[in-house]
Amino acid sequence: MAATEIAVTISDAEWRVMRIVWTLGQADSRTIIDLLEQQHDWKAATIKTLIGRLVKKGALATTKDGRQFIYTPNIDEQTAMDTALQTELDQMCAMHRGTALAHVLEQTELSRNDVQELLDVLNKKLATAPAEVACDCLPENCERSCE
Amino acid sequence: MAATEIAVTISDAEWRVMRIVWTLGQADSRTIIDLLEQQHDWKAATIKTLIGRLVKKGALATTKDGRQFIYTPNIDEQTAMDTALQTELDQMCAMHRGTALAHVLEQTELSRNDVQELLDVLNKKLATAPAEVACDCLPENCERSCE
DNA sequence: CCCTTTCGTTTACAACTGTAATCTTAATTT
DNA sequence: AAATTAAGATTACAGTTGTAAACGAAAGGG
Repeated sequence: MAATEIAVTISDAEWRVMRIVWTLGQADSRTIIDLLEQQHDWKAATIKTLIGRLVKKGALATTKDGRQFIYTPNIDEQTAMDTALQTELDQMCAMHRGTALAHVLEQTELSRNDVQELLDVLNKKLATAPAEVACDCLPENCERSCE
Repeated sequence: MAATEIAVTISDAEWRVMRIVWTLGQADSRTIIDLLEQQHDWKAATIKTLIGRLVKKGALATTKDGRQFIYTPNIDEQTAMDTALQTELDQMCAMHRGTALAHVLEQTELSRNDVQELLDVLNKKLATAPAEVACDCLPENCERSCE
């Protein structure tokens, strides 16, 4: 029954809300609003809108608690992150993805464990890595290639 | 004078157009339309709109060639890729970025050179990598932490 | 010189986003 | 009980995006 965690699309502003709820595990609107008002120049009404949209999209679940709601994540944070990143990368030229990832890795702060995790993945790939990955920007039959 | 390559935002559909032009180096609308019609279910009019928007945004430059235009990229492909990926990653929890990158690396086809390039970056980072990267989803003063 | 094709521009239109005010209703306070 | 506050729902509104038709001008074919 694979949790109906179909591809919910979360907008940039909505990500901010999700991050709060993911981090706290659950939260009522007051908490979410208080925290976000500290991070952004958003009015309470704006945050309420975002929460509402996330509920409608199915990214947040609600549990009635007396007069108000408790919001909980309905989708997994790591999964959402992986998917968003993968989707972004997949729309770019296959030939340059590796370099893009290298550049991003370089700019990203990583813990020793992260680095180790990444090294492991790469070492495992080394064995079967192809000599090169072709550009996939043009239609199949087109023999043009990128430089 | 650093090419006025300020942050142009390219939408998903527009990326498809840019990829064609990046790959060919330059192209007239006929070429772009022909190639994209093979990859997508887009009408010529749709592609024209996308080209028009990219020109207006400054992502494509035009050179008059008789009656029509020759379009050339006004922004660098690799830079655009790096930036888009970085921007996406930066809006996610710092603590989980490493894992997200590992998952994406795993799914991405990489050439031997790519893998090597990535290994180099990581090995260089290993020395100074912190024991851990803290979650940055909550406001500063908030001592809550993710698990 | 007309007809047709082609190219770029203008207009269209709904969905999604960022940003927020207002309204309803229930709860809290005096 | 009356007044105030808080929570969620409704409405707003402009800009971006996906998707495309229509239009005007120029070029090419007869």
